Amino acid sequence: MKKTNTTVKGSCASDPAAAAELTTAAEVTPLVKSTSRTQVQQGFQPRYLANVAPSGEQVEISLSNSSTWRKFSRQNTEMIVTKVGRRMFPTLSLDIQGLDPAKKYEVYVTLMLADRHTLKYQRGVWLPNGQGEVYPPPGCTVGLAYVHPDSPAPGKHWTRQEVAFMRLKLTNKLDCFASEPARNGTMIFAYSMHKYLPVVHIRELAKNATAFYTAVTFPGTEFITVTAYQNPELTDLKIQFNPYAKGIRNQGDRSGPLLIDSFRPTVQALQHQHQQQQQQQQQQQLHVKTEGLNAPKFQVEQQPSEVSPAQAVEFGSYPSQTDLSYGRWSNAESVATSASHRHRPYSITSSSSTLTTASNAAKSLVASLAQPGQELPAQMHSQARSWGADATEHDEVSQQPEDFSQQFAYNPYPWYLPSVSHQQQLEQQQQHEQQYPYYYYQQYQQAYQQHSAQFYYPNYCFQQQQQQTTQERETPQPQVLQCSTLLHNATDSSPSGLSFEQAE
DNA sequence: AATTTCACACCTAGGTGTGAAATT
DNA sequence: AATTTCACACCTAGGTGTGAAATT
Repeated sequence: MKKTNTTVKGSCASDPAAAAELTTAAEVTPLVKSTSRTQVQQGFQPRYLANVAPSGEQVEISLSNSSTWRKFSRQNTEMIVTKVGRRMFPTLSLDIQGLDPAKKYEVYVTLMLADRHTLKYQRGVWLPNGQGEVYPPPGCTVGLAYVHPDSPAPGKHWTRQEVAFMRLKLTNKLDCFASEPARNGTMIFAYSMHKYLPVVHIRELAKNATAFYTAVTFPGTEFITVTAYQNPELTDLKIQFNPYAKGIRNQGDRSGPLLIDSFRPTVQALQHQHQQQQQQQQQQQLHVKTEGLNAPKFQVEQQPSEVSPAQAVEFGSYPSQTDLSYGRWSNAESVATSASHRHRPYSITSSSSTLTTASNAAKSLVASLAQPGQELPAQMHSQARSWGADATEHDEVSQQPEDFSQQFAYNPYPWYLPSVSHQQQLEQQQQHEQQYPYYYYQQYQQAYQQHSAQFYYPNYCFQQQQQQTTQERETPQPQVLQCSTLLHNATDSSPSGLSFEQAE
């Protein structure tokens, strides 16, 4: 059989020595699933930067929208950064398996540099443009992470559905966090014209020796931050796939008026221009050390194909998946609604449309299951099973909806603050700047294990954090409420459409 | 008869890329 | 000269109440 695995340049995942350095859980957990599903996701296998699972969790994380990412990755993904924050597109969307259903976790995203340089787009090609900034900015304590609005939630919540970071925003202004502190945790700061790689963290919210923590990246999801798109072909992908850009589309979409003569050249013209530019560029590149910037990140066996209606549907399906994911509430809906009408222990605001759609989705799913001989995707089966389980639970307990945020005492410090003394912090920063003025994603293992992990990820250096926390507990910490409130508010804005408020 | 469900139109909030203007 | 900011038209997402139909 021919070798089917994609070659990943700079990868250390296929390096046995590097793989052996992974911690206990990673040794138990195979990095590559040998399922047909993973075959589809060539080039986007997870790379675990840290994996601390004292209780033996065997967590597997995959990028569920990798095909969309691949389209953009071929053109060097760009992401807009603005003062008020701009959403990422494509979004990070994960399939998480193996968490303890009962334990509480928070899931968040950070960024790390994927190239040491400031970049510039010239003659159709991205080029290094001098030494880049140090990221995160030393001493910076805000704008470093996006906390998934469902956090904290039990493992069964994270594993029963796709986990999407749809509302993650990128900003190029740090002072926006000073003017609006509540933004911390909802936006990530990033320098413009730098290349970043998202890092997904899953952290068990517990302070014991068996607390779980993992950090994972998906090489291929790198992007270059810009204030205005540079590559016109990439812009076309954004317009084509992002539903919010529908107003910019001037053809191919039957609905809506044709609009905005943007003076943009046709794709064919751009391709021709691009080819010419690349030919010119190839001569220049002989004298430019590009650090792999222009090299293809993956050697994909399949040639890129034109976007088909099926692929468009692939993206278009995400709203219905969102609805499906909240199908669990549909069963509690009538009970909760009736209860609130009759007894009013809570005032309830609900999205009837969401619930209606979820209810419809449930019915159609059941109908599909009822038809013999019809093949359903495995994910649908598990979806149906977890649905049944949840429905039973809610039938028994549904008088009062679950409120994850009240069930766990938070770390008195935001997790992203270094849990070391100020002096230690300065020393570590200096050392950090000297040894790692930038990160290379090819060096994740070393860089993170030796430094970043201890520095930014509290569960990873649990011993030190616990000592420090004990010391700090001797003085009152109003931060407790602030942190909890921040996350609770974020939870309220989750797309479930359900929010309960205590009535007077 | 009372309650719940449903489809529907309407509305608000806010996510898009654009090109000109402003800034560096 | 390169990069960033801004107002803008256009769009999606989803919250809202309504009245009729369905259910209990």
